[in-house]
Amino acid sequence: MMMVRKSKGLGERHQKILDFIGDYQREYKHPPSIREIGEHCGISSTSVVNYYLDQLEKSGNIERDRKISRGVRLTNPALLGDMFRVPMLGVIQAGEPIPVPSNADFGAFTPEDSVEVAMSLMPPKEKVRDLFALKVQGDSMIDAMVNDGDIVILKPAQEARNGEMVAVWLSDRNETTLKFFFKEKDRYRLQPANPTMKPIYIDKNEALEIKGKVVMVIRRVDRQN
Amino acid sequence: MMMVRKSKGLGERHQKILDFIGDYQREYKHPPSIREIGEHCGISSTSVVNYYLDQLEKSGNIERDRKISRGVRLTNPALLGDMFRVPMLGVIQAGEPIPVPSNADFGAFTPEDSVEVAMSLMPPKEKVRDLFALKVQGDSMIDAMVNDGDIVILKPAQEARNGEMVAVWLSDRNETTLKFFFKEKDRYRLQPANPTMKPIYIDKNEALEIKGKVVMVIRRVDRQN
DNA sequence: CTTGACACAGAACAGGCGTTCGGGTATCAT
DNA sequence: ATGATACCCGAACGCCTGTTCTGTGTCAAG
Repeated sequence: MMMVRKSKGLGERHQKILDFIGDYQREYKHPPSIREIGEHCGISSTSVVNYYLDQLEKSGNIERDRKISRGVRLTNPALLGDMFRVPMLGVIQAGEPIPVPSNADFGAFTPEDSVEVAMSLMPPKEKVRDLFALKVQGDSMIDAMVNDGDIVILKPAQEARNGEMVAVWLSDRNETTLKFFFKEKDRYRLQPANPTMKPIYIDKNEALEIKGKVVMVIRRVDRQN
Repeated sequence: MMMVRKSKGLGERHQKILDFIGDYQREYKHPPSIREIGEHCGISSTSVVNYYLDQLEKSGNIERDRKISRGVRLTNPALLGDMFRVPMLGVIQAGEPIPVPSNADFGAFTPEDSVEVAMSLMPPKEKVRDLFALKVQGDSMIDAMVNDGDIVILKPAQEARNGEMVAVWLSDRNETTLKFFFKEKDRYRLQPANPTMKPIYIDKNEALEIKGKVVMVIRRVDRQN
């Protein structure tokens, strides 16, 4: 019989168990039992499951409440429940183009570099998978009612419909900006969210690259104390 | 022995059990057992707990996975997991005082009138219990970088320290406003979040009622499509 | 007063479930 | 070869837990 040895890190079975615990918890709202883990991961003995759980606990991937039924939980906070995690790819500021998500960014990103958002705050049909977040740096987005330190959640997009708020890169001006997008006869109108401010107009032969649509803005007002 | 009868709705014990399940789940990340519920709710017999759980299941407050350990969960979506629900008490706008939370507002509020926020977005020590949310109506908060339709999450407060963002009611001016609060020699300085705008000064003998501290602002940009 | 729903206690039963122990089999360095 | 190490099995022990059954006291309706 072949067995793959992994001297370091998580083996295939570790990962399978981790995934199963998450899936199970998401579905049944309570953790699986050792025997259930065994069944669904192709492990016939409870002692082997226990063996792996011990390792996962030592490596910090799970926590266990010993002696009590279904006392396993993922330490890695949440993909659980009704929230999802959006990767924080970097900063957005007027003078620089925004980071654009690549495939490598998804799947593996640390909890520290991400934002958790409740499902209930999202539009129902939104594809959660490829959303990404950027932290606003500087005061250059104030005309979009977005402050220094705010978190902007975006959906990747190259096009937009009228009235949608987009992140655009104006290469002629070397500028990133957040504006409401309107396509007019021979130009684009970029309308600030602040109703007291006037729109800017971009001629159609000028370069205008839409990078994404703004889905949500989050401002945490707790930086002092 | 006295016993309170409730012909309709949830009795005191039902509520206690419901609360306990929520608290327990939040703390241990898995549901309590029947015996644990009994101990913490002053019920000595498991059959009585089961008796109440049956009722709570029939009334739709919980779901049960029969025959398996710790198979109870609140149907009422979430106070579970790593998020919490903040009651939406009303609107905030310049011309009117803000709704202030009363005890009656907490405990029972519908999912529709509430906002769910991930724990990870909150300051660690924040008391989640008495936070409340208001929907911004109109463009009167633009100097606080808060837009029409934004959701403001507040913590009740009568006082504030310098640099905190507060919701204040200026009864002399008949005005509600969101500003950064600074106490100066003989006056209060209320600083707009928008750095391009100038502060307003309130004399100390003028009426200034702090209603709450702003903890978070959420803007959903998904209203069209 | 009887009856029956209701709220509760206690005990007992049967599985569920975590734990532990003795025993296997590969792979690999010594 | 030999031990060390990692991986795995099955069984048994014993507490954990949900379920169920019997019984008790209260209270309101008939």
